[in-house]
Amino acid sequence: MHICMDWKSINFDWNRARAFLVTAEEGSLSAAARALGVAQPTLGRQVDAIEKELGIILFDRVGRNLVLTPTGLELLEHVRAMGEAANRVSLAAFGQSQSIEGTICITASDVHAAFLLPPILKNLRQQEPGIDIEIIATNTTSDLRRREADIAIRSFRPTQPDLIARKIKDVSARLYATPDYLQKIGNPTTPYGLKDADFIGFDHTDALINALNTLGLNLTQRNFPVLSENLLVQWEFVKQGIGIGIMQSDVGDHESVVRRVLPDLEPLTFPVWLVAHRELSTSRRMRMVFDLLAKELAKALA
Amino acid sequence: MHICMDWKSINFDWNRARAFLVTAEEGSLSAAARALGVAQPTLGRQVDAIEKELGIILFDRVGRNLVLTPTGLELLEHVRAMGEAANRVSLAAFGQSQSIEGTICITASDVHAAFLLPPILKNLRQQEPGIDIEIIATNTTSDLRRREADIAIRSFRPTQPDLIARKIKDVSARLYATPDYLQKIGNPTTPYGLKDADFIGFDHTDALINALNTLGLNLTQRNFPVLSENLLVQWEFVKQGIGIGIMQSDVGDHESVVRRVLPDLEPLTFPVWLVAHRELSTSRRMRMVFDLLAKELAKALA
DNA sequence: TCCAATCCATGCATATATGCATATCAAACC
DNA sequence: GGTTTGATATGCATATATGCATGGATTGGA
Repeated sequence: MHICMDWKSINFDWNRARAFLVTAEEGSLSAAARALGVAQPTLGRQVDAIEKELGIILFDRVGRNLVLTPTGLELLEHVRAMGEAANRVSLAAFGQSQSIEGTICITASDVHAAFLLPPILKNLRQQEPGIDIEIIATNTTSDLRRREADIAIRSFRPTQPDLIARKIKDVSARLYATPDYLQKIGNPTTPYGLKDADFIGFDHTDALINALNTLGLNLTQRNFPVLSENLLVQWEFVKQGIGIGIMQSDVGDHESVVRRVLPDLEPLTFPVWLVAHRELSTSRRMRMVFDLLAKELAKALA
Repeated sequence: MHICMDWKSINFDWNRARAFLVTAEEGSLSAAARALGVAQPTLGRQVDAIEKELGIILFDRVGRNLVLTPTGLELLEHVRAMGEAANRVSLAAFGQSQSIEGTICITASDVHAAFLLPPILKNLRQQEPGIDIEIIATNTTSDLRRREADIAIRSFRPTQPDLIARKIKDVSARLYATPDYLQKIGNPTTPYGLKDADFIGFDHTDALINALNTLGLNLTQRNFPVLSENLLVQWEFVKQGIGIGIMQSDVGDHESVVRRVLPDLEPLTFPVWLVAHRELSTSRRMRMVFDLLAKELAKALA
């Protein structure tokens, strides 16, 4: 090391840099303030302060919102790098933390969150009352590397090498509808009988259609007049006789108001993976929750 | 961008991270406080706070000083990355600044600082009173990329691609001593006559010896009983008759108490480069000083 | 063994930053 | 055109962080 290393170049207020980063990424002071959990005037003053401190203009105040100046854009690139490093700091710190107390954030599909997790969480809460649990129920995949969640329950194998993943098992999914609806479309017993049926779909992509057609059906977009990204909403539609929906077998078979469509049709199968960031695997709290989830999920899906 | 990007992982106090970084790099709270220009208790409390905030122990308080824990070492790596990014932020901000007011930090060898810069700085101060100048006179090369200085006067061509360099000219250096000393060693007129002379050296490396020997001398470490990294100190030794020293010709020839040793010996030559960080070239203040330095240096060295 | 130097911790007065409530403003909508 | 909505600024009371002075502890050396 130098006799006297020079730190004046990093001797600006780093929190103000963070304020700038989040404001630029979120697009407004208000949104950034919400995201960071601080008041909007605070963030506004921090951005003003860093502009003064560095002697540059980061945002043009145009109308009711801020737009980045070219200077701001230039700086944003470097501040982003700070943010990514800060993220790694946070990850490493969490991983090193040996305290069992604290929060764990779990993300799962809404179906898993609603039907699978409640009894498991009950166990966990009893066993470790010091651990708080936050559930993010979403069908969009959260980015574990940004630590949007600590543990994810996924239906695909993650590819990033810095994630650790454990396959719990394969689960099956089948088509369900109410007896009323099935009668309305003539109690079909062959795939051909479903050619004009209404299905509840997930989105406009053909992924589900293709999967079902490989099982012998012959569906098109026309068969999916009702869409929802929320699988619980889909399931309510099915239970109320709107149409045919797909659901995990163990959930569908336990729902008395519906029954299988084409009971002998081969089910769809998909895996259940438990995923966490590798850095976090050294955290005692993390391991505790991860291992308990793995054990209980395997039991629940048996 | 996600619907609601999650920033909680970077929502720790970044200034505390900086406090940890500098403390770890400097080795003590006191040194870090000096380096950052804050009080030592402030830094101590910031380090305490980040330990609490992240729930980890960064330093072991052993005796009167701090030593990194393995956890601290692990985190330091990531915090270093934050620091490097912060450094780039600072560089970019400076480069984008169009204000002519402010400070410019120039590093040069002590000889250049003492003999070359004074008249140039006088000009600069007259021409641009709003620009403050800080001179780092050292014979160790400052790291421009860390912004230990804004402009450097160097005697070698920098290799890093993110630096801009302009060669001013080649200058020559010769051997000087007092008439008294030369008489004492028998007024040598050939390289052989210097075989037992005392030279003032820079350090224990053979670089200078090798350079002189290529001119026909035949010196060894024995000829360098007096060493100083400070060339001005060397020069005082020479002027007081301690031995023979090397000095830029234009400085040595204007010093009346010394004269050339072996006047017909071919001089050593080395280039003078003006160097700055590429990011800074867009700064108005920077360009002003850089261009003036280039012009005046060329004139002064003519 | 004592002394001096150097470092970290603590108390307290002060400076700084934050949050809340509110004013102000611009754009979209009826 | 007025109204609503969602944004940025400002005033003020409060919370938080900082600096200074000081105490306590450890190391290295006379």
